[in-house]
Amino acid sequence: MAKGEKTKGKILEKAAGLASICGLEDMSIGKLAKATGLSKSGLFAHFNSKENLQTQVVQWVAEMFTEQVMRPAFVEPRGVPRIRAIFENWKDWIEGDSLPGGCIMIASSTEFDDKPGAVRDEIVGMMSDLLQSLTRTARIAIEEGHFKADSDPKQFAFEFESLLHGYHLLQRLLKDPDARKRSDTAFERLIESYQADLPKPH
Amino acid sequence: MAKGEKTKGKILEKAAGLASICGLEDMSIGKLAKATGLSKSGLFAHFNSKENLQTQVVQWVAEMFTEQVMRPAFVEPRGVPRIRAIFENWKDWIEGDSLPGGCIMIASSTEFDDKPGAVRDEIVGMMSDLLQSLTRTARIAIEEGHFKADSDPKQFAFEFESLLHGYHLLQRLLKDPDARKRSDTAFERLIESYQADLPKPH
DNA sequence: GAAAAAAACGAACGGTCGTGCTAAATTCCA
DNA sequence: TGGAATTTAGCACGACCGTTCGTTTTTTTC
Repeated sequence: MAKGEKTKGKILEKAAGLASICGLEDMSIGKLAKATGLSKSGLFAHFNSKENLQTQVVQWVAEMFTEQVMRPAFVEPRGVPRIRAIFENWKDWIEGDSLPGGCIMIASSTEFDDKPGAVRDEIVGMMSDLLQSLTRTARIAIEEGHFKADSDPKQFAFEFESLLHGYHLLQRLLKDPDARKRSDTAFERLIESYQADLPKPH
Repeated sequence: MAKGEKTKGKILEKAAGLASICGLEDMSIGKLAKATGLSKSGLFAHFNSKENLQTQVVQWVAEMFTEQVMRPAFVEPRGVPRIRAIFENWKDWIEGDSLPGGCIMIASSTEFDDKPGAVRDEIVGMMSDLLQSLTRTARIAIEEGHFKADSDPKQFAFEFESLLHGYHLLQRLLKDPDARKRSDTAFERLIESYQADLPKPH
């Protein structure tokens, strides 16, 4: 069962790119077949419904996000440096280095927030995990003494995530040349407000 | 030409509700006809293309947003109270008091950020105007002495907007019961960091 | 209340949608 | 290398898509 998984992977890659541009719902099996060079039914056989295709695209994207945004940041030192790395990687990710249409996680969050079903459930799981990861990273910053001891890590995760959504708006919709600057400034202010007071010289 | 405009208004109202749930693209003329009780061709005659329908929905929503979020806030005193009112009204708006599917402005921003055309242009205009309004409101807060004199009003607008996007995520996708609390906390922190130092007692 | 104008309808168009089915091609394993 | 298993293609289906057109109904105007 080698060939099957191989082509399935290629399909998912194309599918993610397509969905990042036109949305998970508007990504049709016909378009995707054309993009991959497969026949519609041949492609369909890999997933047995569009819903399956969509959920697997979400899973694939989540893995890719982990790979490209989160994992590289974990070579950075615990605490603020790691958080800063996630922020930088995520901005790159949004700019479309991997997906031509930007961050599907953010896009599909608003696309499916009112469409109950397996796809929505998958997206909810993905975003919950993401927020949990961010929360953990903030908790580490507290442990390392970078953040104030009474900081609320979930609160930090929320504000961090919000900033990236804002960056997504400025960068991808408004194509604001100051998008980076704006989000960077906000990020520094965010970090600063959570930062522990400078340690007293002993 | 009275009747025509009347029904057109009712169509746009239904359309906005439908689009808020399933997206501007996935809102089909057939669905909308069913929802309004009109025939497909009868409805179509009011707009002469789907693109026209979509752009007019966007315009209609923008007006409604102004009416329900911005305008009521302008009875509040200039400066921070007014900003606070916008924040509260916007949260209510996102929760779906007006549109069943939440804030179309936020949803369509990610739906159309990679789809060139008239609809995208309309959305860009709408969001630019919105950010400009927020910027103006922040500038007023500076004039009133509520915000530090060297505050960057555009920067404030960005961070304010970001917060609402974050609230949208928590409230509508994750259905986090703490969504309000999280965004309120962040808002207070945001305001505080822009706030002018307390005036010296004279 | 009749004539003119506006609005809504019904049917049909070529396309595409998601999804089955069967047959052909390909890959895998003994 | 041959047979089994897997993967792909071809074709067809009913449904819905956006759009057009001619007709009918409703509204407006004189």
